[in-house]
Amino acid sequence: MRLSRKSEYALLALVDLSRQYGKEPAKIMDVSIRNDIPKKYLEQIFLQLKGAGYVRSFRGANGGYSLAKPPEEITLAQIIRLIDGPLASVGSASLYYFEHTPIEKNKKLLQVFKEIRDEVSEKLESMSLSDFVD
Amino acid sequence: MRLSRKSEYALLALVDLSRQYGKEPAKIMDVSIRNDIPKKYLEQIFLQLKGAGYVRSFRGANGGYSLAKPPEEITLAQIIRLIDGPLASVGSASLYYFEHTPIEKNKKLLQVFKEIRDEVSEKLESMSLSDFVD
DNA sequence: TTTTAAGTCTATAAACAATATAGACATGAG
DNA sequence: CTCATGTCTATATTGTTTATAGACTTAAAA
Repeated sequence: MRLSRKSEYALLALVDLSRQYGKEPAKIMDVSIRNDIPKKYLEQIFLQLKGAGYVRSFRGANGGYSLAKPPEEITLAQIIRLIDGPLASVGSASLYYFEHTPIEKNKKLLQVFKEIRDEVSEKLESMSLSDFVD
Repeated sequence: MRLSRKSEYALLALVDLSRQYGKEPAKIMDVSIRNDIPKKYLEQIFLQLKGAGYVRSFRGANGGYSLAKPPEEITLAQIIRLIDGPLASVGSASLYYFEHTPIEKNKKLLQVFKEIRDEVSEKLESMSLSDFVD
């Protein structure tokens, strides 16, 4: 489970939105500056998060983005799965994104990576955005 | 820690060599066929493993590859670090391959990925090739 | 009603990594 | 000598990542 830079940006941006949950929407430009994320890239990330229902947008002047749900209800696992796909180290150890890979030939080897997937999933599913607002 | 196909091949090939540790060296061709690994790709993988001291080679007719150490002394972590690099999900949570990444801006977030790295490292460092010989 | 500050959408560029494939060469057993 | 093996380096192919660009739409406020 290697995290892309895009996932890192997405998590930072969502934690930023969490800080003003219930208040005014945040502008892309402001989130971009506060977290040092390239603005045009952040636009794409927010669009993707919006498509998946994690944020809502408001157009026009005074527009911006807000979380679509309380920070407690958005987990790290959900965001990383959305942006990067499988949490498992190998496709054949993945539940949500299973695919055949060579390592299946050795069942004990495969089992190790399934156990790692279980530990990682459990941890990332147990942590929500609310855990990262200072 | 996403495993590349190359790492999967390397692990399968090394377990194969483990099965005949102490016996005749194994030919690339045979390892290739037994594990369904492209032969020319496997050549490169063995060269890399040899460079790192995990296998020894014998040239000429009756040549081939053998483990350079007992299977108990080669861990999954060593091989994966050699082929794929960091075990950590983000560069800034890596000990062996540290680099700055955006997620450092949120220390609690970074801490989660350090904890995951610790769990994963511990597991992969505790498992050696001998654990996978049937 | 016009202006302007916002989000939307789609294309594409640049760099890099993953996954091989190719072929000329070196070595050593028989 | 021959031939089965490993060695070395180059290159091809494809996909992914990380953006950047620009024309378009929307809505608040003057």
